[in-house]
This record gives sequence, C-alpha cells and structure tokens, in this order.
Amino acid sequence: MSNLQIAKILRQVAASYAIKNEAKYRFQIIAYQRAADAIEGSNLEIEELFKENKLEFLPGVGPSIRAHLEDLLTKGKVKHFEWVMFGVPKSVYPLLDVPTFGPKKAYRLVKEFSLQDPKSVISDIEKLAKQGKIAKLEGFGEKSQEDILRAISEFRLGIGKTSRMVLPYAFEAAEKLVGYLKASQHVVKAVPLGSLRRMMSTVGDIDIAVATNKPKDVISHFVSYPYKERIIEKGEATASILVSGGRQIDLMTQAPQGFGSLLQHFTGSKNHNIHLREYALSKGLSLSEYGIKKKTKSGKSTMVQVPTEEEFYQKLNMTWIPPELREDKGEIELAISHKLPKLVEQTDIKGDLHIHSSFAIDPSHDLGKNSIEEMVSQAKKLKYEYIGLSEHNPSISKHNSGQIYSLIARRNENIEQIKSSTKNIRIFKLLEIDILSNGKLAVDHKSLSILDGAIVSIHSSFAMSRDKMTKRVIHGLSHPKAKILAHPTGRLINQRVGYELDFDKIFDFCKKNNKALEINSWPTRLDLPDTLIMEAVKNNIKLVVNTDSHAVWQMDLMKYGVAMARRGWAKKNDILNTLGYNDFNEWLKM
DNA sequence: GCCGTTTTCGGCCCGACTGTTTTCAGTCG
Repeated sequence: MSNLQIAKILRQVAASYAIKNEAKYRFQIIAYQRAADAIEGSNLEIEELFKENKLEFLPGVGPSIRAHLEDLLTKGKVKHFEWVMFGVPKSVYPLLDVPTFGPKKAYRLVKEFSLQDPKSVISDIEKLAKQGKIAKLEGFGEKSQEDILRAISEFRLGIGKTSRMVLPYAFEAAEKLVGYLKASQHVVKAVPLGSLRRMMSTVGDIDIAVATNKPKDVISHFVSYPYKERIIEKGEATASILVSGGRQIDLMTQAPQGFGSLLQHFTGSKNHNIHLREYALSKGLSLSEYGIKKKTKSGKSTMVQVPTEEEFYQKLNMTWIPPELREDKGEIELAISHKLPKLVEQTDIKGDLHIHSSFAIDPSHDLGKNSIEEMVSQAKKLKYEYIGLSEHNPSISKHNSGQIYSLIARRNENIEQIKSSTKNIRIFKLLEIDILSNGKLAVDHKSLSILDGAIVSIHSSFAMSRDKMTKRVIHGLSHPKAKILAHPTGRLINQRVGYELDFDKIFDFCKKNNKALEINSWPTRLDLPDTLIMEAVKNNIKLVVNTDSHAVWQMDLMKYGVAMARRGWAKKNDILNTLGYNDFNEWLKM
C-alpha cells in the first residue's frame, strides 16, 4: 500500500470524525490529519518502515495510530476505522478530493439528495447543480452553486492537482512574478517564501510576501497579473490567483515594520509554525504573521512588530533557523538551546566530480555537450580547486575490453594534455561506470587501474527485489576504485520512484569501506533525497555533492544539491568535496 | 490522539476569505 493510499484512509477517518461530532473529536481530527500529512510528506515508504519496525520514528504517528496502521498493513482492515466510518455514506469520500468540499459540505449534499454511489457522486452533484437544486438549499445560494460547478470542472481538468514543480522551474515562475510585483511603486519588498524558500525538492503553490504600506493597491496590481487565469480570492491583506497550467499563487502583505513576522509565518512549514507557536504560548506569547502578542497583567495584550526574521526568533530567545531546517524535526529545540548545527554552504564546495564532457568515448549513455576544456574552464570560473571528469563508460555492447581500455586511455591522454597547459585547477580522471545486473562493473580491472577513481551507478534492470538490488550495489561498490555511488535511489521526480535498496546495509558498507554516497543536483533527481541525507548524516556516512553536468551551464545546478544537503542537516565535514585537493585525493586512494 | 526545556496529564497555532448570513460556518494555508 502506497503512502498516498494510507494518507487518504487517515484523512477519511478524520473526515468521518468531523461529520460525526466535530467538537467532541476535535483533537482526534487534528491528530489523524497530522499523521496523514506526515505520511504523505515522507520520502520513505511507510510499508517499509513498518517492516523494519521503524514506524515509531514518524512524528505525528503515536501508539494508537501506529497500531491501527499495523492492522491496516497486515490484515487490510482496521476495526477502529470501521467503527469511526460507520454510518458515513461511502459516497462522501470521493468528494473530499474536490477543492471547496470539506467533510461538512460533502456530507450535507450526500444526505440531502440521498446520493449513495461513490463512483457517480461527483457527476450526480454536478447534475443537481446544473438543475439549480443546490442553490435552493438552506445555507447555499447561487454563488456557492457556481463555485461547486467550477470546482468540479477544474478538478476534472486536474487543476490544482497538477504535479508539483521541480525547484528551478518554481524559481523561474516566482522570479517572473516578483519582477511584475516590483513594477508597483507601493511594493517595498517582494520575496518568494513557502516550500520554495525551504528548498523542498518539489514546489506546489508559489507563495510571495510583500512589504507595503498600501496593501490594497498591491493586491489590485497582483490580481491584474497578465498571466492570471482567474482570481481565487482577494481580500484586504491577502489574495490568491490561478495562473496558466493550473498553478496557484498566494500573496500576503504586511507593513515593512512587521515584515519579519510575515516572512516567518509564510515560510512555514506548517508543522514548524505550530510547534513554534505552542512553545511561544508556554512562554505567554502568541505568534502570528502580524507579530508577537504578549498578555499584560491587566489582561490586555500588546503587539510587538519585527521588521526582520532574525529579530523574530531573537525575541523568542532562539537562534535564527535556516529555512531548510524548518520542518519540525528537532530544529526548534536546538535553536532554544543555541545548538543548531552549522550547515554546509555552497562556498564550501571545492570541486565538482560528476562531469560529462563531449570527449568521444562512445559511451553507454548520453555524452556531454561541451569539451573537456570548456568544462574545466567553467570549473575555474566557479573558483573550484579541482574537477572530476566522469563520462559514462564506453558501451560494452559495441566494444570488447581491449577497445574499452584504449578509449579510456585516449581520454586520459587528452586530460593529461589539458593538465599540462592549465593552471589553478586540478583534474581527476574518473568515470561513471554502470553496475550491471549481476553486480559486476561495466569496466574491467585493467581499465579501472588507470583511473583515479570511479563513480558507480545503476542505469538498467530497475525492477529487482530489494535484497538483490542491495547485493548488486554492494558488489559494484566493492572494487577499490569504486568510491562514489551516484544518484543512489534512481528516482526521477514526477517520473519514477526509483529502485529499492536496503539503506541500512548500504550505509554500513560505505562506513566500513570508505565509500561515499552522491547528492546529485540534477533538478529531477535531487538524489539522495533529503530524508535519506539526514539518515546518512546521522550515521556518519560521507557524502559528495555533484551536478552530473552534461553541459557548461549545468554546473550552476550545484546550489540545488547543496540545498538538499542542508535540508538533510549536513555540515561541511559531512561533504567530502569541501576538502582541499590533497585531502580529497588522499580519500580517493583510501 | 499526540506530546514533553515548567507537564506522563492536560494542554492542543492563528488567521484570511467567502458566502450566506445579521454573527457565523466552512474551507484553506
């Protein structure tokens, strides 16, 4: 059962509680929703966590829900869930997927019109709305009837449910909008926040905060955005629009002197904010996007505004928390005790080791677009100390091992020539080598011996059992020259989930044998994912941040890999390519 | 039902916006 399916069931339980007695089950509803959020947002498969007895490490899943999940995954049903859902027509649940429908509205309409069939309930409601029957109900009207019709039609078109954007695309979209907003003279500052600022690997909505003394003017400028499809809502301080492609953009405004609290609020994450606000409450403070409210002895409350985010956290006696950490994974406690780790920064990176040039090595996979010289020259521009050339190995179906050897040797000679005429940068002779389905490398020992090291990776036969795949990878990493496992999960964001690996075993092997895992910066890879980076860091596994560049411009993607490292709480000393040339070279030989 | 830098009991974030309403319910972030 997938994470999404499990989360959906938990949301149905929450909705059922809400339908039965919202007041009575208020906290159960929150608990089930929070558990659903946690499961949906986890990159790790719940089914696997369950098998490994690690469900308890999932925040928001306590003893009760954990026991229910165990029943769900072993028996396929849960007595307690059946009890909660008893009496709620099954036709309520499909409606919950349609925006603007919550448990109350869905239940009300299902009951009012005796709609029993979950398969047809959405079109049944659409028909009723078209017949004007919904507007006649008490509490409904023409406008809500129209809203329902639009929501259903947009739901059918997939608007709002479109796949989440990869980071660079989201940056581009946000930049375009910020540029447009800044054309208004009333905009003092405009900053993209939300998951984009936290550098999540994918971004759903684009959130933008504006500092202004004229919120009304800014909002009317915002909703006149030329690429707008429609206005979702428009108020005194905030507004939301839908742009082409079905993407939502949310805007919040705040006076410049209170902008710090808006930055904090709108950056999130939701769970970070909830935890922070609960902590503040225990100190007698109430937090919101407007500032910090303090109750005085007379019972009145005063509001303190803060212009910067640093001051916001400072007023709570906490260290400022980097946005990448704001996921409620322990950062608040550490900020209170001023013990947050110092995260790795892009300027710490001394070299990029996963570089594909256009050298005619006749590779098994795609060749780079630019020459070795061009890639090296770009590395110099980026102020790197070293670069690793790591084209794919020569195709094994087209060449025998002797031919493979001479292709690699020719590339090495080419590198040597460039080395002799190049100053201020060192070059490693690497290669990205396929781990074949039997675990052997696609290049033999003799060819490996003329390399400084090898990056190994999986590019075929993805559908393998977890056990077999783990053995395959470990076998591939066993050669002394194989030092780095590239894009370890094989995932492609929005395209495929990747293969299954037992990371406990991989970590163990890497630690004992001085191997490193790659954090691949390619926007649709971002692999390792942040949650696994966090695990790796906890286990003291060495990591390398690479771009996997196939062209000069792609070497700028390093920032995304570093962002993932930071989201995984990696410090400078967790990342091997922050080492100077000599130290890195030493490690390669280990 | 979850959770712990005042707590293993007793709390539980805070607000915007819309539609249908003369004061609020529902949904959303």
